[in-house]
Amino acid sequence: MQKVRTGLRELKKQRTRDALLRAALELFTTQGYEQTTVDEITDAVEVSQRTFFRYFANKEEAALSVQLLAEAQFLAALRERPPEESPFEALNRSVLASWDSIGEAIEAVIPVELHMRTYQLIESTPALLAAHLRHSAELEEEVAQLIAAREGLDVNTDPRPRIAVAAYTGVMRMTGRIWGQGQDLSVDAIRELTVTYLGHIGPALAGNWRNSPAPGVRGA
Amino acid sequence: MQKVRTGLRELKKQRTRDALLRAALELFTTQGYEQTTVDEITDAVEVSQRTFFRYFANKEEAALSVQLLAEAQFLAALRERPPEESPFEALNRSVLASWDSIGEAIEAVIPVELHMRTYQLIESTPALLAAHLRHSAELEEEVAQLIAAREGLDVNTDPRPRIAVAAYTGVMRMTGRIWGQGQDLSVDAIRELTVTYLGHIGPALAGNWRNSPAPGVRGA
DNA sequence: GAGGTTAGTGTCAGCTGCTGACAGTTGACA
DNA sequence: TGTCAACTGTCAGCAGCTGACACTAACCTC
Repeated sequence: MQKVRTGLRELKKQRTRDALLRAALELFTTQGYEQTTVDEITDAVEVSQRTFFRYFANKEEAALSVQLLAEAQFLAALRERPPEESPFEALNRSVLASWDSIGEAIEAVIPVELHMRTYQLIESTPALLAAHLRHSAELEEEVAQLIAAREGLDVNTDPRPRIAVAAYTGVMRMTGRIWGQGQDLSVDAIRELTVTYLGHIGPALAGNWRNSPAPGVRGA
Repeated sequence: MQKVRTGLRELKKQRTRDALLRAALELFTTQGYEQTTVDEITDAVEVSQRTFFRYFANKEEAALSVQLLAEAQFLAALRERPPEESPFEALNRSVLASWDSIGEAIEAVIPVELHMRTYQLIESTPALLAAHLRHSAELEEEVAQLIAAREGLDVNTDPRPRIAVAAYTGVMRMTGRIWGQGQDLSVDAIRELTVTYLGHIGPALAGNWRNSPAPGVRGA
């Protein structure tokens, strides 16, 4: 992420980008995404509007850029899982690992707490949620390719990797949604939810719910 | 959908809305969504731009409105499934039933062929795909509520309905994506894909792929 | 069937997101 | 030190979208 060319120019560039990002997220999370104009952001950083659009393709991208970082980290984690793990094992461990290391990866750019508030903002802002879901769909395909490769399968001839990953990421997204509706914005909260929902994916798909116990979960 | 107040006023209203919709979809599918301006649409129908925005909240809504109709039909079908069917049985039958009856439901508004082209347009246009995914997420929650009600469960205390539905709709979305990348735009094609992928959801989640046969499916 | 009411439309003015073009400035590097 | 390239600012302009208000045509009542 951070260019190491270490010129004074690169430094300043990084600074303005960070400043823009921080100002944007701060404004978004305090007064709302739609209510915040690009002019307000650039005024806060004292650059021109044109500069904003040189760093971010659009307003959305600013709101989602940290999220992208987190997704990249998840992918990286998945790539490093040992191949003898089963697909779901590898996925589970990657998800949890990326939640655990979220702090170090993000803190360099913005406070984790701001990131969590932004996450919730995304879930509650239709335009941002839409864009986020589209990114997730792209991520899904990459994950499917990875999983298929692990198992020595071809995504185009064997539908199972894509199906499994689609089901899995469906549950992950749902977890994020439920978390966003709740009160507890901490990393621990979403981590816990993740464990709960991913852990129950087996029983949920087994059917026959009426005769088996309902695993407890606190309401939204 | 159609107001039955049968005044001359309502009639004209319906006409302009249909004309706007048809013109919009025709232009979108022939020259692209982003490349089509609202002015072009309103020029084709000979109304003012302002009128367009009285019928559709935004450009997106015009592109997605028929899709919404299809989703409503799926929901209606699901509501009418007999309660003794298992969740997945009810879901499967509803999906297939709504594909079968797509013709009659849509044809009143636009040609089915145009609808299919629009569907593919949505899958291949980032902005539309994003909005579509957001709608799907809303639909997902409704479906989860329905399924939970069928089984006499509460969505907030038993995570299984939401998990199952999330996994299921994840696979459904993936099916739409794969279809959109293919050549065959027919209803039959997507129906067949749906059967294939939904049918393999069990084996896919069972794990242990390396030792079991790969169900054949033709590539994208 | 005249007259008032109301729904639907057009016009206009204006904001916001976003882009291309061009000029100015400042760091990099010989 | 001077040249080049990168980054930024300014300006002009388009497209999406909205509020306000005036106008027209369908509706309803007497």
